[in-house]
Amino acid sequence: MLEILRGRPPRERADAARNREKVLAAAARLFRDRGVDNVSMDAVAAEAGVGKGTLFRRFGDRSGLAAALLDERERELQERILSGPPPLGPGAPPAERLAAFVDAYLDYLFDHLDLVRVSETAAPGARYRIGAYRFWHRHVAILLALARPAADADCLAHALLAPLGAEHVVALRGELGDERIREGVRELALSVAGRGREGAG
Amino acid sequence: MLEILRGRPPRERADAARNREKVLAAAARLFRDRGVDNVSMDAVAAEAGVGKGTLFRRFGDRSGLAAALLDERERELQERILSGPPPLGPGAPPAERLAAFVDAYLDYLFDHLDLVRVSETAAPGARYRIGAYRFWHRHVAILLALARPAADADCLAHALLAPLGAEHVVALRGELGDERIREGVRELALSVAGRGREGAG
DNA sequence: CAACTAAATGGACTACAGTCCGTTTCGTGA
DNA sequence: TCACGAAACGGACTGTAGTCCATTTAGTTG
Repeated sequence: MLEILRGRPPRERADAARNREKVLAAAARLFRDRGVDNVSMDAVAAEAGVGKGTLFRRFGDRSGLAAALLDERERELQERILSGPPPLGPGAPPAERLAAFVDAYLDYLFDHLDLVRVSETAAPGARYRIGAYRFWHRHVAILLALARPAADADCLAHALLAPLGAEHVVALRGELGDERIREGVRELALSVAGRGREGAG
Repeated sequence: MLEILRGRPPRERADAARNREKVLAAAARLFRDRGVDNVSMDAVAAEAGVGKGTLFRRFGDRSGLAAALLDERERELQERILSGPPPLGPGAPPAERLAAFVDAYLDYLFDHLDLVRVSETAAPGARYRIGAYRFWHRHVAILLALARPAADADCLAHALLAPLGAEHVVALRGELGDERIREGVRELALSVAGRGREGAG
């Protein structure tokens, strides 16, 4: 029923849906038990009782599989941004919403760091092609445009998202620790948003 | 990389030095002729007339080979920063030096984008382990500490370097173009440096 | 110059991501 | 119920990064 309402022209065949669930469950189990980096695609296919071809046909590549596993969590955060309470949701001033986004995104990131890293780095340029990145970018760009009407918001939004890349955070977590990373990106966001008051240059 | 060239107690054997040169020459030739992304490590070894084991023993991995090829160019930029004319070299106010660094680094990056991308991404976390990254980070951190004494300069410096990552630039070059990327990062740098006057928060 | 040792060598080997394609299964329309 | 085309399947196959180790070689010492 639900699939019918999410109108997609070519409906998913029953065996395909069953296998997709089997793969997602197997991957979640293996990633949890052995750690994301110690699980090969062959292992996922074997654990799911599915051929390699099926696995790759369904998810494209390793980063696609990771993205599929993150989908629900991502969507939850997106909902809170679109229609949750301020300052993360609508209603607060742009700079405050920006800071709240950085905080909330880092909560999400720290909780799923290895998986997000795979979803962003397993294929070249994967991060920027994923739908989720487009969402974060659009959100940040809109807020920046409100806070700094004269600036190139699209470009600054990409630059602000760069230090939120999983690879960056993984590499610096040991040196800086979670809280300094959080404060640093927050500070960067507030600086570029004109500290919430300045307006355009 | 620096360790290899700086005097180490055990001197490099003659055959090792000869093979290193053969490999670097072969890699430069193949990368130029076929494009960095179309050259495998096997191809480099074959072109150099050297075994695979030798290639990896000398350069560690694919990103190490790329880093070795970039070494000279990197050093040239480092020299200009340490002792060249202002605003890139010493003498200009911190925010101006920061903007000059962004410009000069992007010149270097746009000129060698594919090779830098390999040096940063061929191995996980490679970017942050390379000696060059440490240099850029230290330079930016020192300038930020001068411009914003109360801020966490080390952390902000990492965040400012994030949008200068080759992967980021490669992914956005098509969407934004070189000049918007340049202006965006420059703007970010000036914002976080307090636009050159503000001082600490 | 010969013996000796630590370093260097090279190519077979492993592990893994991703592709290809002959075979099987699903859903449909008669 | 059956027949049939489209979609999905699975596992053999390919290409590549990186490892391992038996063999070779450079440099040193007497």
